[in-house]
Amino acid sequence: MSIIERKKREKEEMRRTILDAAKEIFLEKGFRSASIRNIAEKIEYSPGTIYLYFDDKDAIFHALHEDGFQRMLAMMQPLQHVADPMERLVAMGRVYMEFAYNNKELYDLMFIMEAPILAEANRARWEMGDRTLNFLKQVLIECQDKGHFSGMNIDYLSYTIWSALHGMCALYCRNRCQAYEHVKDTDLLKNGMDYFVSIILKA
Amino acid sequence: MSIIERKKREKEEMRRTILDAAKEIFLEKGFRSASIRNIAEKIEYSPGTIYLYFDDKDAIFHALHEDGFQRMLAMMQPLQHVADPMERLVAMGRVYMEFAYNNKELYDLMFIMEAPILAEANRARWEMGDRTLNFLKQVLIECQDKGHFSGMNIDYLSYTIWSALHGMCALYCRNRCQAYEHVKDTDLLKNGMDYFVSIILKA
DNA sequence: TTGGAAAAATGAACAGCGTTCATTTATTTT
DNA sequence: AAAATAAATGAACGCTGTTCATTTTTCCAA
Repeated sequence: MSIIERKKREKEEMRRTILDAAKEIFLEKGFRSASIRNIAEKIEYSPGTIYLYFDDKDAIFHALHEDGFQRMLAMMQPLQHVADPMERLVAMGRVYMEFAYNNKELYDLMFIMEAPILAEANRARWEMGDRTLNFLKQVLIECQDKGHFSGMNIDYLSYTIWSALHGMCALYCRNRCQAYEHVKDTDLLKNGMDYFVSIILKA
Repeated sequence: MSIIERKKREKEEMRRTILDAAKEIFLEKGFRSASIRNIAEKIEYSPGTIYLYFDDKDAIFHALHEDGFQRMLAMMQPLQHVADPMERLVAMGRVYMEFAYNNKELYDLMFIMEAPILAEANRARWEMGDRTLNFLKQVLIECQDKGHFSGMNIDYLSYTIWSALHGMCALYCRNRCQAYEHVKDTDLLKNGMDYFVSIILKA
C-alpha cells in the first residue's frame, strides 16, 4: 500500500497504456503511422512524456513484439497434448503459419522488422527468438527419440525447418507472392505448407 | 545526331548517375542514409532535380532492385551448362544463397524491403520476381521430365523451394539468426542449405 | 546575333519524423 | 505552508520525402 508501490504500479499502467495505443495504431494504420506523436495524441499526453516510460521508439516495438510471442506461444500451448512428436511438429508448423496469416503485421514485427532487434538489451542476442526456438528444438529431440531425423544436428535441423516456414510467411508479408501472377496467396501458403510437410515426412 | 536524341541520352545518363550515387550510399551506409538530399549532394545537384528523373524515392530503389536481379541472373548464367537438372537446381540454390550472403543489403532490397514493390507499375504484379521465378520453374520442369517431383504442381513446388532458401537468407538479413546464441550465421546458412538439399534429394 | 520559347535546375517551403531539455505543473515529504 | 521531488510539457533541433514558384540554361528562329 506504500506510495512507492503505487508509483511503481502506475508506471506499469502507463507503459501498458502507451503499448496499447501503439499496438492499435500499428495494427490499424501500419508502422509508419505509429509515430510517437500519434501515440501521444491517442493517449492525450505530450510526445515528450512517452520518453519517460520508454527509451525510444524501438523499445516500444520491442515490447509489442514480446506480446506477439506470448500470443503465438499461447496458440501453441494446446498442441503440447499431441502425443506423437512428428504429429505435433506438423501441427506446430500449421499454427505458426496460421498465426502469420491472421496477424500479418505482428508477424512482420516479430520476424522481419529491425526495430525489436535494435532494442535488444544484449545486442548480439534475441531473447524471445531463443526461447521460442527451444520449443521447436524440444519437439525435434523427441522426434529423434522416435527415430526420425537420425544423426542430424538439432540447431541446423531446426533452422532448416523454421526457415522453410518463415520463407513462405515472409514472402507473403512483403508481397513477394505477387511473383505468382495468377495464384492466390492463400493457395501458395496452404499448398506450400502441405508440400513441405510431405517432403519432411519422407526425409 | 539529333538534339532530341542527345537529350534522351543525357536523360538516361543522368538517371544512371543518380542510381550509381544512390547505390553507393545505400550499400555503404544503408537505406536510412540514402536520402534524396544525400544522393543530390553526392552528385552535386539540388534535391528537386532528382524528381525530374524519378517519380519518387521508391522508383529509385525499384531501379536498383532491377540491377540486383540482373546481377543475380548473371551469376546464374554459367549454370545453364550443367546438364543434369537436379544438379543444376542444387547449384542454383547455392548461388542464390551465395548472392544473399555476399550482397546482404541488395538481397534485402530485392526480397524484403517494401520500396521496390510499391513502385511496381502494376501494383498487383512483380515483374522481376515473375521473370526470375521462371528460371526456377523451368529447371523444375526438367527435373520432372527426369522423373523427380512427379505429380507435383510447379507453382507450389517452386514456392516451397524458394521459400526454404529465402527463409534462411531473410532470417540472416534481419538478424534473426541471433536466436542461435552460439552458432555462427555462416554455419547456419551453410548447414541449413546442406540439410535442405539432402531433404529435397530424398523426396 | 539576338530575342523569345522551351527545358532544366534551383532552393525555399510544407508537413512529417525521433528525440532532447529547459521550463512548468503536480505530488510528496518535511 | 514551504521545500523537495517527481511528472509532464511543448518548443526546438536536425532530419525526412516531396512540391513548386522562380531562376538559369539551352535551343531555335528571325
